[in-house]
Order: sequence, then structure tokens, then C-alpha cells
Amino acid sequence: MIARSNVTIADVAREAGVSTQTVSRVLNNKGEISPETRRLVSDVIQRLGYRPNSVARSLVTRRTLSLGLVVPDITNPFFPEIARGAEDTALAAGYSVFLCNTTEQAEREVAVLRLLEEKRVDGVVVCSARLPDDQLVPLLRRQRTVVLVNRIVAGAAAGVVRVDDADGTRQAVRHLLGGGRRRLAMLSGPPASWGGRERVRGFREALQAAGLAVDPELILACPPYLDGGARAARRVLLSRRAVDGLVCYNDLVAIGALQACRELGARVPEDVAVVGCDDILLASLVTPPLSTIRVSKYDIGASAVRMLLDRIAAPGPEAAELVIRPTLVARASTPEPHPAAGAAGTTRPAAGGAAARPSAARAGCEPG
Amino acid sequence: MIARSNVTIADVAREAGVSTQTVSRVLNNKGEISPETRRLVSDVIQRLGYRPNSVARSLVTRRTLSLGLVVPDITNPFFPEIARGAEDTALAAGYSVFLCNTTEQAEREVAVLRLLEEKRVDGVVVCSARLPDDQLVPLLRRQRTVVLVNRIVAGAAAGVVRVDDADGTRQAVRHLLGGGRRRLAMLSGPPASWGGRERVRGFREALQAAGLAVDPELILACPPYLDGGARAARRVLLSRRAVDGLVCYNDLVAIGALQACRELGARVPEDVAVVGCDDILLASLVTPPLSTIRVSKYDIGASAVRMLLDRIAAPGPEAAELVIRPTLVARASTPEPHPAAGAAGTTRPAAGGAAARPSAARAGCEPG
DNA sequence: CTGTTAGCGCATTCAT
DNA sequence: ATGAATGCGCTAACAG
Repeated sequence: MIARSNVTIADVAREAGVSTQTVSRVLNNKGEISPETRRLVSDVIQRLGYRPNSVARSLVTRRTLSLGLVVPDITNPFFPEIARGAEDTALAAGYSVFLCNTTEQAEREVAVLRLLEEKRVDGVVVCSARLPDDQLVPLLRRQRTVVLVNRIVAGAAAGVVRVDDADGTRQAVRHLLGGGRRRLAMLSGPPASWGGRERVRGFREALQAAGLAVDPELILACPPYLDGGARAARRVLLSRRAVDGLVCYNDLVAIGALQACRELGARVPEDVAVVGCDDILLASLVTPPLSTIRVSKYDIGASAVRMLLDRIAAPGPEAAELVIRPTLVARASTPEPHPAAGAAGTTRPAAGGAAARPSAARAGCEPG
Repeated sequence: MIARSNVTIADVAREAGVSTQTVSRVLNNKGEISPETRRLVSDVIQRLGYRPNSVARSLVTRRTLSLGLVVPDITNPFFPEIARGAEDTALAAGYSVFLCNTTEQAEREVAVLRLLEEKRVDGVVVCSARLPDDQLVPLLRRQRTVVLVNRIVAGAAAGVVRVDDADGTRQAVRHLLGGGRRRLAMLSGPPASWGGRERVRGFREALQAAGLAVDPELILACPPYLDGGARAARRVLLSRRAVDGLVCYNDLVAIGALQACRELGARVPEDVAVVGCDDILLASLVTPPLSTIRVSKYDIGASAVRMLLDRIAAPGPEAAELVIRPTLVARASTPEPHPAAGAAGTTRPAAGGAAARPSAARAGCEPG
């Protein structure tokens, strides 16, 4: 007959004939207690089915052992792995995490940050905040500890985990040049995106480093979805600028571009090579399998929480920054590089590509 | 100069020259307060940047306004939409939700349920619990309120939201029969899965209802991933049992089957028709686009939380049950039904298929 | 309409 | 090695 959890530490103390203090001590392994009383108390705890009330505990310790994870939208394929990495890391340290979707709405971003503040979470990981700096900063300053993902905000006293997006597109460009391509276009996603701007910067730099001109007409902003990519790709392909390579903001844009190529009769990669970004599951399964710039999303989440926990343990204004370097995964949507041009850091999976991401390749209501 | 949140209700009270009670009242809109004091207090709250401490509040009200969402793995494409539905619904009611991944490990399932118990969440939504009933029940009984997704557990006093999986495969079978197929096999996923057994039941029933024999050799268990589906499909196709239709446990299994068909030179749908289950984003994007049994995952999450909130508001042992009916989405991996056979409830999207799920078709680090 | 008295369940002083 | 007092920040009863 297990009791409901209205069992308190006082009940345990009374039942064991000790003070609440002693119970608290065995609970937290603090102070020295005689082995006998420890056993006695443990038995009573067991028998009564006692579970400490972490609400009460938090009130006095001023730590909730809870974190907040703020993402735009967990159904966006970029974020579930981040969440997994974050939760795994948090759980291993005894923390739980509140998942908050902002749905890319400023007001909801404000709302969840306020909620997390009231919940007195020990720290917050904020991914892809949309709010302008001047609104974001005051909200962040009210949090106990903050780690920002893929955004830098002046004066936020926050740690930062970011992907070296510029390096990613640089790799993509070098890969395409190495495959003999010379007329590259970029489908650059939303201009407002911080990561998007970085990717454009990498694109420009890599072209210039190769002594090639950058044609501004060949950098096209587009919505970061399938349709956006398809539409932008059509524009480029029909502009008769003889483009032979496309660098895309993300994998969905790239897959949209693939669709446009098929429509217009452009062969991939013979006529046009296509590189995506993110390496979502989809990328390895489309036809042809998509070459893409992979970033370990799990690592982003795991690193962000690790940094958060570090900063919780040792608060300090030192603005830590962790940069995660992406790697190019060459699949069938781009040509093999010519042996002359060195293609350092490039991975070409042996099999069709699915093998490259075994852990994520699953679905089902009840994977049991 | 906004103060840090060590501002308490007492500070506000002192500064405003009223009692903490009055402050509490304006905070919660309880009792009647003169408009003047309300304004006075509100001003001070504003000026001091006071935010109520929900930890302290929860200790006395015995409500945390927090929920737990337990899923096997948020990177499994089946769950992000459930999480979105759950979080949206919770947030609209002022609740926050802890996301817990069990990684399909029994011990972690135990761990997170215990953690949620200590956090004193007001309720828990548990998806696809793996734990056997006798271990699960005691853990669930310790929770304040429980809603189970896709699992029925005797004696858990829990609400249930479940998909009518049997009906789903029944629809799939009827669809294939309507398209003239007669030798159907089922790649049935993990035998331990509750939903999997339901799907097999639907498969059997639909065949029998059509007066066809059920060949036990044509029901193959398999891991619920791409590889599992590919492997099982190869076995069936090579068994020279002249199978002309495959009903699959989920979309990944089906896509694996698609790959196996291509390898072995079987044309889809001419030689073999394939039906998946779940309608994840992937399904509409593979070649050929996959016919599948769609279930609104968002609704599952939203309904589960709504039911949870209802039960929190009006506790009662009445075991509520909500059954969500799936619908068949016909794409190119199955033949058109013969006009003779009525194919009620079937949807055939006008375009390639992507148009059918616009909201989910996106990805990107910074969708901004 | 407002203030006072309690106490939620626990950990942190101090004592012993 | 253990116990007693105190308070974390807030709301629920009662008073007035």
C-alpha cells in the first residue's frame, strides 16, 4: 500500500523517530550519519514511498534543477536533435528541461522567456531568437544564466554556441570548384537570418579567394522551405546565365532546387550541381542523394547545455563562445572533385547515404 | 535600472505602503481592491521589475502549472508534431511542459517519471511507454494526472488518447484490394508494440472481410526503421510468393521497402504497391511519393494535453478515451482504385503530394 | 476593501 | 552524530 505523495519529510522523521534534519541528511548525503540511522531512515522512506518535494527544496536552495530550451519550432527538422542533445546532457546532470516553441513570433518569445523567469529555471538555452537586440537583451538579463545558439547579442552576458556557417559555404564552394564548376549561384534564404548572412559571406569569400567574380544577381534570397528553393532555382535556371552549381541555404531549399531542375530538364549533377545545408534525414533519401554541409545538431544542443551548466556552476561574465565546424558530405548531387584540386575534410559515404546517419533514421508511433 | 529578480512581494508591499496580501491580490486579481491601490501597486511592480516566484507560489497552491511530456525520442519524426500540439495547448492555458526522452530504455522511463513526480508536475502525458504494465502502473499512480497515448494500461486511472491503428490498416488493405491487388503482405514492425499488434489485427480482419485467406508467412515483423523495412521487403520479394502489395508498419519501413523494390527491379506500383503509415514529411518526397495512412500527430498532442487539463480541473476516475481516426492518403506508390470498388474516405492530393502538408515542410537553422 | 496570522516542505544556520 | 529554531516567497484563512 504505497501512499500518495502527500508524505512529507516530517512524516518520515516521525515514523523513524528522528528529526527532519536527519532525514534531510540522508536524502542529500550531507553531514555524517551513523550507518544504522541511515538504514533506518532509508527503510522508512522506502516503506512510506516518500519522494522529496522539489518545489519546497527549490524555494530554499534557490535552484530548481530545471532549464529552459527555447526553439522556434520543434517540428522544424533542425531542432529535434538539438533538443535531444540538450535533454540528454541535462538529464545526466539531474536537470529537467522545459521545451518552449516560439513559433517565430516575437510575442511568444517574450511570453516564454517571462514564463521561464517566473519558473526560476537555473538557465536558458535560446535558439534562433527573432527578437531585436534591444528587446531581447532585457529579457535575457533577467534570466539566471543564458546560452545563445547561432546568435550573438551584445550586452547579454550570455554564452554562445554557434555554427561556423561561413566556413560551411566556403567548403561547399571549394567542393564545387574542385569539381570543375565555375558559375555558382547561391539560394541564400531569408536575408534577416544571421546564419544566412554568414553563409553568404562564406560564399563571397570563397569565390574571391579562387579569383572569381561575384555576380550579385546570382545571390538570391528565398524562403527557407521547399517552395522557396524551387522558385528561386527556377529563376536562376531560366535567367540563361549558364549556372552550373547551386549552393543552398538549407536542405529543403536544395531539395526544392532539385525539383526545379527536374522540371526544367537540367540534369543533376551533370548540368547543375546542388549542395544543401544541415544534413537533415531527408537529404540522404531524395533522388539524387543530396550533397550537403553537415552540422552535428546533437552537439549543438549538448554543448549548449554543457556550457550552461558550467556557467551555472561558475558564474562569470566571461563571454564563452564555442564554434562548431560543419563538414561537407559529398553525395550524388555534386560531381567528384578533380584529383588535382585538394578537397580536404570532405566525406563521401560508401553506400547510398542513409548509412551515414543511422541513429536518426527511424520513425513510428511505437518503436517498441 | 531594472533590478534582478530578488525582488519579492514584500519589497513591493513595503515600497507601495501596503501589505503583501494586497500585492498578492492585484497579482491574482482576487478579491476586490480599490482602483487606486491597484494602480499604485501595479506601478511599483513595474518600477521594481518584480516577477512573482512561481516556486513559492506552487509550494502553497500545490499546483506547478507544469506538465510532463514523455516520449521515446523527439528525433523520431513521429513525435515533434505531438510535442508542438502539446506545448501549444499547454501554453495557451498557462502551463509549461517538461520534455523527457526515454530513448526507449526502461530505466530512463523510470527515471524521468520519478523526476517529474519530484517536480510535482500537475500532469503527465506519456507516449509509447515501453515499461511492462506491472512496473508502469505504480509509477503512473504516483502522478497527479495521467494521459496515455497509444497504450492502454489496466488500473492506471489514466485518460487515453489513441489512434485507431486497426482501422488504418483496414483502410490500407481495402485501398489495395480496390486497386486489384490480391496477394498482400504486411511488414508489421516490432511485435512488442501495442500499435503494431493493432495494425496486424486490422490487416487480418480486412483480408478476412474480403474473403481472402491470411498467410502467416506474409506477416513479417521488422525493426521500425529504413533498414528493417528494406530487409523484410527483400525477404518477401525473394520468397516467390508473388506478393503484389505491401502494408507497412510506418513510413520508414515503407521507404525501406521502396528501396528494396528498386534494387530487385520490382516496379512500384505496377508490380508491387506500397502503403506506409504516419505520413511523415518524407513520405511525400520520396520517389514514388508514398501512399500512407495519415494521422494528425499535432492533434494527438493537443488532445492529450486538453484531456489532461480537463482531468486536472475535474478529477475523476472516469477513464476517458479519445480515439483518433487515421485517413488514407493515396499517392503514387499504390494504383488507382477500380471505380467499381468504393474507396470511401480516401484522399488523393492534386499535386505531387508536398502540397498536402505545407506547414511542416520547412527546415533551417534560422528560419528568420 | 485591507491587514494579520499561519504554514506550504524543505535546508540552513546554529546548538548540543 | 543529531536536534531545534528559522525562513525561503507566497497565498489561504480569517479578521477588521
